[in-house]
Amino acid sequence: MDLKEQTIFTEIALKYLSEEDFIKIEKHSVQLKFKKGETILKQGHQPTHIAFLQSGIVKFNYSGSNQKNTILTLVSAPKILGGANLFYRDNYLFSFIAIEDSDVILIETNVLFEIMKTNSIFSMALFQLASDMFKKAIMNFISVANKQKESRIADIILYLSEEIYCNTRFQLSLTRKELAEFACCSAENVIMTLSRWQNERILSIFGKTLTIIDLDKLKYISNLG
Amino acid sequence: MDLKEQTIFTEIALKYLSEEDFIKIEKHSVQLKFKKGETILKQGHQPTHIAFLQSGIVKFNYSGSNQKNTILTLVSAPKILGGANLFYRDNYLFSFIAIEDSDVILIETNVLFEIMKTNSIFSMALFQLASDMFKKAIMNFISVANKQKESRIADIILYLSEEIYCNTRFQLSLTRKELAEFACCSAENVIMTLSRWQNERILSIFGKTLTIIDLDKLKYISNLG
DNA sequence: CGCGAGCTTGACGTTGTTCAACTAGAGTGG
DNA sequence: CCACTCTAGTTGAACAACGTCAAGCTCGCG
Repeated sequence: MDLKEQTIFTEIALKYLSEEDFIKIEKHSVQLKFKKGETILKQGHQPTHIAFLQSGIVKFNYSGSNQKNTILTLVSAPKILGGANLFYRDNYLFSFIAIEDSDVILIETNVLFEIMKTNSIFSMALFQLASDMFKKAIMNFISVANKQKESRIADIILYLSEEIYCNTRFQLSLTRKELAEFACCSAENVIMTLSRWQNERILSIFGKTLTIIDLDKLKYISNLG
Repeated sequence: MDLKEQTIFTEIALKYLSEEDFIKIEKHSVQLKFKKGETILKQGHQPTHIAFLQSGIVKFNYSGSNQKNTILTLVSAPKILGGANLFYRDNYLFSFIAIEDSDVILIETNVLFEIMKTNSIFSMALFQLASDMFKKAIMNFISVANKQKESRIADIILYLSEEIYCNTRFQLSLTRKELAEFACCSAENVIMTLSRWQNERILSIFGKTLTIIDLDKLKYISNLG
């Protein structure tokens, strides 16, 4: 792997790391391609690696005892995954699962830690990246805690449009069931809401292509609470 | 204020900071006492300070547009507050409100940042402390997302017992309404559940004193989901 | 062509919220 | 010392929101 050809992590690494540390990380890391649906880091495993998402989209999935999943949040590249384990030595609390083909660099945790200990600007940059995911998960928590299902589904569509796909028209790579896991409601509820919104000409769905027609109305619904 | 007489933050500071930096922080910080109900850091304000909770208990409160509150989590000393703002320059996303009389050291953010930039072991220790709160909030999110109200109320009672008061008998400093804000349900629901548990001899409440009688049953209810 | 996963729909039952009325205790002022 | 008020807590009934279930549909793929 040639780290120098990569984006985000490389950018920070090039900016703040010595040639020596850079090479050290290169030696103790591996770049992998994950297909849609593949698990990058698995809930319950030991935190041997930190993952940098170079391209693609990943869900931050918690799998409960009653085989119910919850999607805490969704992130698109460039991001750092396994942020929780930058701070804890706990086993992974969640799984990171690719929902679109993704490129990931896995770096051995202990090597990265050694370098972070000697370079605080570098570590602060990483922490800032890592905590982004926490923040997003907590914003989703607030949405779940305070809003009715319909507003929450609106929140999710808006989130996908604004922060993941950066367009009012996008290829929806989540199934209805996954949307439901994200919104913390039943799949039927998602389906009914989306169908109604199609009738009301708030959005349209052809195959996997979702187009937001009436953005203002969607925002209005989101704010209803 | 004499920083050296304090606990947690001082412990880290003494361990990792030079005499010079220690004094610098002392100059740019202030120790305050907050009474029950007082706001330590207010949602929406600029993040001018980082707070260290030396003693007391604090709720991590989000205030929604529809004047509905959510308690994301609760922490007891020693902890670092305002963790989100160790990473972001955003305004505070939440309020930190004392639910029992608390001692807090407020340190100017920019001064602390300067020192963190030059001392990575120190910053890593702080990050670890700060992210504790995130982790707890996310665990609560998972509970909210996956469980029915009754299990969640059980979770909260267990959490208070195990992590906040460290006893099966404790003085409940939260009102029923606050318990409801924590469990994300209505106050009536909390009341009914607690009443029923009293009848079933799972716990007892006299005035503000709550005693868990049947811990196993409470854990069983929590696991039902 | 047939299979299966994902999607859709409506009926039904459960969970949890809202509302309204009531009680108890704490604080206030005459 | 007694109203008065205010807040927290309590209860039950009516209602809305949401999940579950069961059946049928569609589309892509072997």
